[in-house]
Amino acid sequence: MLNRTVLVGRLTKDPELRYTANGVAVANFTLAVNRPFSNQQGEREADFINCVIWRKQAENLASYMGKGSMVGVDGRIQTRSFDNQEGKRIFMTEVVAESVQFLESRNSNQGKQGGQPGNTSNQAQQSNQGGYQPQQQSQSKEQNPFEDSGEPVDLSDDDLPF
Amino acid sequence: MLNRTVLVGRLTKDPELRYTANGVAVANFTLAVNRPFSNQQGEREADFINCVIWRKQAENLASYMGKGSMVGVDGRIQTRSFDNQEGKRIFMTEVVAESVQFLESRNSNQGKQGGQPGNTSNQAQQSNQGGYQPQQQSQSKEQNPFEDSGEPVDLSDDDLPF
Amino acid sequence: MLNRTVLVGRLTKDPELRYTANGVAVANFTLAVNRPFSNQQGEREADFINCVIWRKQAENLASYMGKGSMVGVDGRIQTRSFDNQEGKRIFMTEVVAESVQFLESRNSNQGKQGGQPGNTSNQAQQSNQGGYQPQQQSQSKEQNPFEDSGEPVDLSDDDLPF
Amino acid sequence: MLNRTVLVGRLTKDPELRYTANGVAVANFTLAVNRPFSNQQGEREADFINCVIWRKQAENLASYMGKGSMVGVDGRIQTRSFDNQEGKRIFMTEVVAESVQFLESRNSNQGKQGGQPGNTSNQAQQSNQGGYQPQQQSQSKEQNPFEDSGEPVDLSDDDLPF
DNA sequence: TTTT
DNA sequence: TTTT
Repeated sequence: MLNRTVLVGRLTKDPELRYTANGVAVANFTLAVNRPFSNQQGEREADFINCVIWRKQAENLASYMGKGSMVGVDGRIQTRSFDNQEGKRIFMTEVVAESVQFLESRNSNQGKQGGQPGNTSNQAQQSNQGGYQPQQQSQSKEQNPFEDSGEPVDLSDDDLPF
Repeated sequence: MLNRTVLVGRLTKDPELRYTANGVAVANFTLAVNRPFSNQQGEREADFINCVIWRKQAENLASYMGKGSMVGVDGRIQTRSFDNQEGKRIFMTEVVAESVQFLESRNSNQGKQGGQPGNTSNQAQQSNQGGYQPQQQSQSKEQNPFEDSGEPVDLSDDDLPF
Repeated sequence: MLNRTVLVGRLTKDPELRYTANGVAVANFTLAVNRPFSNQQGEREADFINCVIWRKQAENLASYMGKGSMVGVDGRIQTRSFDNQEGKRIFMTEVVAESVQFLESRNSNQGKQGGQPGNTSNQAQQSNQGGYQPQQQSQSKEQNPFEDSGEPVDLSDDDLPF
Repeated sequence: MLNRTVLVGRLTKDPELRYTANGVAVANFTLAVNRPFSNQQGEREADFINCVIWRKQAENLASYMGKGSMVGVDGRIQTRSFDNQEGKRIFMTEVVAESVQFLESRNSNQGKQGGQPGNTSNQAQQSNQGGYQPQQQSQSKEQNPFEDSGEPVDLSDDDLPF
């Protein structure tokens, strides 16, 4: 049945890259999507939409996009439930991204940050359809060896969409 | 920013019609949308997607569609948070339907059920874009005078999308 | 780059099934999609949108859906140009359907038409996500041995989208 | 009936702004949307999709976006036919943009170009939902006094979508 | 060249 | 008639 979502928004944090027990990459991220209208107090609000992306695209997203980056997402809405630590069943709704487009990196207006952009060619061919030239990750991120470490954690592939 | 969702699915229950303190109609409903692929056990699963619809279209939906009806929805994803009875902040994600299309009523294959379809013309002009001829609601629903009573309840219009 | 189209409409004619020189199935069809508003003369108009679909889904569409059938389409807009018989360059725009959903067969309200529905199981599993039970094709179609004959014609696979 | 299209692409030319006899603004533009896959010669192709936008948003687009600018479009596919100068009936398909998002101006990486950005506030509030800070138009455009002159031409509002 |  |  038809289930299609298209979003353009900004990452609220750096994407969280994990690996399933079978070594499949998954990244979770939240997109802040500004609403096209103001509320009754005249303020512009945003929706904070949870997204997941799998495999190569998960790795590319984690490599090139970070907090504040603007991305486009084309995917499907998925719901799932799990029991939390208090034994309560939690229902969650998220968008499974089938493709992402990198629209603007976090620091695209801050000038180059050095680094060797050579290894971006693969990414550029795979998902950088917007012609955007990705930059190296910010220093603060590289300095923290525990963030997005990419080490296998205990995650099931049950949610693998294909 | 771009935020667009299109769904086709079936109502898991009769829509819940309410009115805000200002008399604005709102209907909540959940769509079961079958996934296009099978899981690792070879079963077809579904996503259960919460939706809201406002005003005239809310009333039409509640009048003509019920549990099992198939509808198409064109809208936006919205997130909001509220504190539940235990004082815990709950985040929820739902689709605000900007338009609905009635694709198949619950009982469309059960033959006519009598009733006076006269007042459907307005609806047909407003949102029955599929040419579908809506039928009267099922008897069981008409028998329960408390279901979807339509009486004003205490609801804020803060979430009114326009 | 993002390019996503979702449509629900009715086939203006039976789909035209062809095969490329390499034996790949393609079906062309036009969807009449009624507009949600009336024009200045108070009439409801429709858009007539050309679509293509490839491979197994092309064959399923041609087998189960015909003139007047209602389908949902999820796909991308594609443009191409070719030189017509007068040597003039013609530009055309069409929707490449990545998936179709069968919403209502042409004769779904006319009762069964006999036939052996046994071979529909494969289709039902593959793309009949709406739970719709497809019927056999109408007699007039079966009587015309030249219509949608399915014989290989001279068509290039250049336009194959994947 | 459902008819929804979302695109992200680049303007192939400056938008063409016109006014109907009643003074309603319309802008036509073509979006080059790169395909996510390569053809059999290994080249990346693009689709060139004709779009129309009405009223205030037409004027904003013409003011702030030009050849090469990247925009997001949320709209519907529309088809229409007219008789060309040789008396032949021509069918055309285009996307009626209901909203546009300005993603990147033509010269966003070339530094400021002077000019008085004061009058952009209205636009920023109305449709610049991406937080992008629009720049003044390029000089070459300002030098040509006949381009996009904005003078009323003979155009009917028959195609006004709402 | 258009569907209900 | 096409954009980066």
